[in-house]
Amino acid sequence: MGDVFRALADPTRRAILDEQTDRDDQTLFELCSRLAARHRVASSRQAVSQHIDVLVDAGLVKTRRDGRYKFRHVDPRPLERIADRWLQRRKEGP
Amino acid sequence: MGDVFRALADPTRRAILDEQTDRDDQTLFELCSRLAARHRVASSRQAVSQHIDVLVDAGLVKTRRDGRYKFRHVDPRPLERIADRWLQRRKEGP
DNA sequence: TTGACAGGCAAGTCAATGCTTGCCTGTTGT
DNA sequence: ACAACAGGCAAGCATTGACTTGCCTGTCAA
Repeated sequence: MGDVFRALADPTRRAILDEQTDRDDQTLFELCSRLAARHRVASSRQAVSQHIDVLVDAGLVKTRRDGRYKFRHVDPRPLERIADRWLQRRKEGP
Repeated sequence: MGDVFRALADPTRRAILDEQTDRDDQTLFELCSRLAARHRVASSRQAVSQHIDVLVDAGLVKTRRDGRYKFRHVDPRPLERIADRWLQRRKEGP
C-alpha cells in the first residue's frame, strides 16, 4: 500500500496519470509524444517505461497486450482510500 | 501542491500523520516516544523534526508555539482534493 | 524471409533525500 | 542566576531513485 504513495511522489508519474486519464489505452510511444507535447515532460522512452512499471506495481495502472502493442489504462481504485486515512477527525454533519 | 505528494511518500511521515491524527497537539519529545512505542519507528528526535518540517511545508501540519513547547496538529485539507484528481472518469450514479 | 517497429532488460551515473552528529538558542523551575 | 529541558541549525554520510546507454526479444508488413 505504501507503493501507492511512493508512486504518486514523482511529478512525471503524476503527469502520466493525468495524460492516461485524459486519453485511455495509449501505447508507450504515443504516451511519450503526448507527454512531451502537452505536459512539457522531456523524458526518454525508457524513463517513461520505468515510471509505468512503478505505477503498475502500485496497482494504479493496468496493462493489456495486443500483438506488438501494449495498452495501459488507469485504475483509480487504490486512490479512493488515500484521503480517508487522515480524515477521521472530520467535523460531523454537513 | 507537489509537496503534498512528496510528503506522503515516506512511511515515517505517514506514521507521524497517523499518530498526530490519533492524538492531537503533541510536543516533539512526546511524539518521538509514541512513534517508537506504537509505530515501531526508531528515528531520532532530529529525524522526526526534519520530517515534520516537510509536513509543514506541504501544509499538512500546523504548529503553535507556547513558551518552550511547540504543539503540532494535522491539517487534512490538502488531502481532500488528492484522490479527486484522477477520478474524473468515475462511473456516474451511485 | 527480413527489415522496421514496439517494447524490455541490465548496468552505470548522478542528484535527491533520510539520517546522524555536534553545537547553539530560548524557556522554565528552583 | 543557572542548570535542565524543548527545540533548532548546519555539515557530512549513506542510501534511494530517476535517468541514460547499449543491447536484446518479439511482432508485423512488404
